Amino acid sequence: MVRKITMAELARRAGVDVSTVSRALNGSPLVKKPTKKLIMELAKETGYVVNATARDLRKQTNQMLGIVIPLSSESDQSISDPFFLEMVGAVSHAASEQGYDLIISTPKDNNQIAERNLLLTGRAEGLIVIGQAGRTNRLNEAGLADKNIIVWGGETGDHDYTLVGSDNFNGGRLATEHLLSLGRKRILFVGETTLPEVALRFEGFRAAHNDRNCTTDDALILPVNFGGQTAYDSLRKFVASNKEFDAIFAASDVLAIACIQALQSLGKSVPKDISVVGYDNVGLARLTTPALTTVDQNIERGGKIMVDLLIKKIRGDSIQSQVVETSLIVRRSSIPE
Amino acid sequence: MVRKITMAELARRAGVDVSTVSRALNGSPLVKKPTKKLIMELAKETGYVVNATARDLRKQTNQMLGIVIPLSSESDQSISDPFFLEMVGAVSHAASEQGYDLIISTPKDNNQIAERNLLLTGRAEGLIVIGQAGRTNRLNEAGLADKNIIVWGGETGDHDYTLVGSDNFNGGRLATEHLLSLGRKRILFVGETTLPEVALRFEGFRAAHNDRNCTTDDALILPVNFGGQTAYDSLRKFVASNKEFDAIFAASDVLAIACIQALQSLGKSVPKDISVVGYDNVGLARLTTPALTTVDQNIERGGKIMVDLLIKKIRGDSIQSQVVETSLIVRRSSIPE
DNA sequence: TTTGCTGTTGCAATCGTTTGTATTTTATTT
DNA sequence: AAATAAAATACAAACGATTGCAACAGCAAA
Repeated sequence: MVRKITMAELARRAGVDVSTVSRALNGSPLVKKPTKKLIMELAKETGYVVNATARDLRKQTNQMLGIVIPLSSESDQSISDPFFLEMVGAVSHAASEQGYDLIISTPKDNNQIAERNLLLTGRAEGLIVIGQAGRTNRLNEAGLADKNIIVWGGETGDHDYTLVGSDNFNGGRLATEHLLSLGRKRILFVGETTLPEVALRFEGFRAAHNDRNCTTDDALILPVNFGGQTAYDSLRKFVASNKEFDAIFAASDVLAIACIQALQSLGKSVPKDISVVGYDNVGLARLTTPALTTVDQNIERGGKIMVDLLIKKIRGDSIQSQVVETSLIVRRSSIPE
Repeated sequence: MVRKITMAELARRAGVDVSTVSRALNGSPLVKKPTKKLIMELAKETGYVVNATARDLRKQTNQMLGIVIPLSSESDQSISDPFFLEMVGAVSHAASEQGYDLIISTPKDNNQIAERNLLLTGRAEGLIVIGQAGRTNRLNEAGLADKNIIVWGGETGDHDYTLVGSDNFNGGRLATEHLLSLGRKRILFVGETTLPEVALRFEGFRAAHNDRNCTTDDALILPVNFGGQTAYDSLRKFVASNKEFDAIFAASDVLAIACIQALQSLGKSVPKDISVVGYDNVGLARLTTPALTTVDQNIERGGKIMVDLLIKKIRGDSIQSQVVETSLIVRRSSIPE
């Protein structure tokens, strides 16, 4: 490997001090025009590029954000869940628009390490954490809550960190209302209600029933984590148990799609026999057959909000938790004709 | 913000020199047990964490890889294409297994800048570039080809960089053979044959025809870029033109799914009327209705190969371009009963 | 010619580590 | 107890930039 050229080398060649080179390269008005030009040319000629590490050390800053996706084994959700990936894409977009680069970290259950590493070592100036992954107090305990961190997730009431998330309660309510208004009576809730976000969606589910003086049946809860395969198997088993239901509200699109698959595999028609509504509105929801009715988490917007908030925080402004509006996207999977 | 504690501060409190602190924290055998213990405790107590930037500068290394996804406007492919996102996930996984963090960069058409920034400034020790995005010689021109770079893409013959990619020719051949063996006669090729990867798949497509002494019909090419919506519209228009065909081989899963949608919207049945085969085997291919027959790019494996190669290169070993085997995943979308 | 500007440049400290070498302390041997 | 070896620690120089301040040039005014 060719030894990389440094500023000192450039200075030597130009016959000036490194400070002059530095100023020239940074467009300082302190440098005379011809000198500046000479240095610029020399830099281009030699292919000089500033050493980011050195600059960062001196300036005590680096335009870096971190995103960590803690995949707890309990949620069984994987990095390949389109929701995560789309969120990474959205955050990446937003960050690059603000001139920040993004470090992505996907630890596997070894709790705080990733957050600590990225943030405290100063590799990133701020951190975005996607999902509480069932360990709500992890950040509190790590003493990281007051740092430059934004968490995407569901409101739990007992956190110290800044939280951004969709309006899970309202989302659940909208979806359920939709199904009830379609004349569906017995709606199966598919999702792990111990996870904060899912719990809120479930509350919205109940609220919608109450609004219409409908009752919910505790037998109509299928507690599955975020893994698609588990949902598929569980639902088939559930159907075999002959409990009656005419609609499904699933806590994620992946879950919903798995449910549709399971139903179709048993000869049931969606949406004729059973209406299905999902949650997230990932890109592929539009592409399933039938296209999936779902609650839009507005991933692109959520990512942007998180990045903007985080950068504000980094700059020293005070910021507040924020809720991203959700809306129902009605497609074919719920409409029985 | 609380001033961050430094090694010097720690040394002061422990009453030793910073060099001793450094060695203690790094587990050097040069420091006495009790001293080490004292320093460790002090570090834990004060929440000290090493400053990564300083360490990187001194050690002339940082455990960082970069991944850049150049989204040329011509390909109309976006970061939200599940293939890209899954690749990011796979690379992230592989990198973290090797103790590397990953910087993700998604420039929008401003060519070399991202590569230069990441690699030459030393922010990343190596770079993975996903897709040549139609600008095959970009890297060659940027004089980056001999650097620590791995490109994911299709073999073009005239590149200087290390290339990893699926066996596009064989993939195209496999898919086509499958359709022909099913008795399909007029297969529509959907994809932009000017892109290197697609061109190779198309060659495989022709080769399979030749193998069976079938002819290909140039009218049966639908040149669409990677955008799903365009494919949907184009195919509907194509069908309206009444050219006869009984199968589709699409250059990506997103394209294939869009085609299925378009066909269904026109009342055609997949796979009864028309067999469809995709390319990529993204996660959602299994979840469509009917499930998608597709060529497996083996994304997880490809990502791992790239990371492993790249790290070898960084270590100074010499490496070579590599082809990832492809295989056909047969699902329902192609089998007419 | 001297004084005083203004505009350029150089000097040197600094950011927070790591690491080769010198120096001190402790243990071992005679 | 003195000499010597071994173990533990301190010193100081890097790494490659940025930046406050001092120094020096050239030029105009006195």
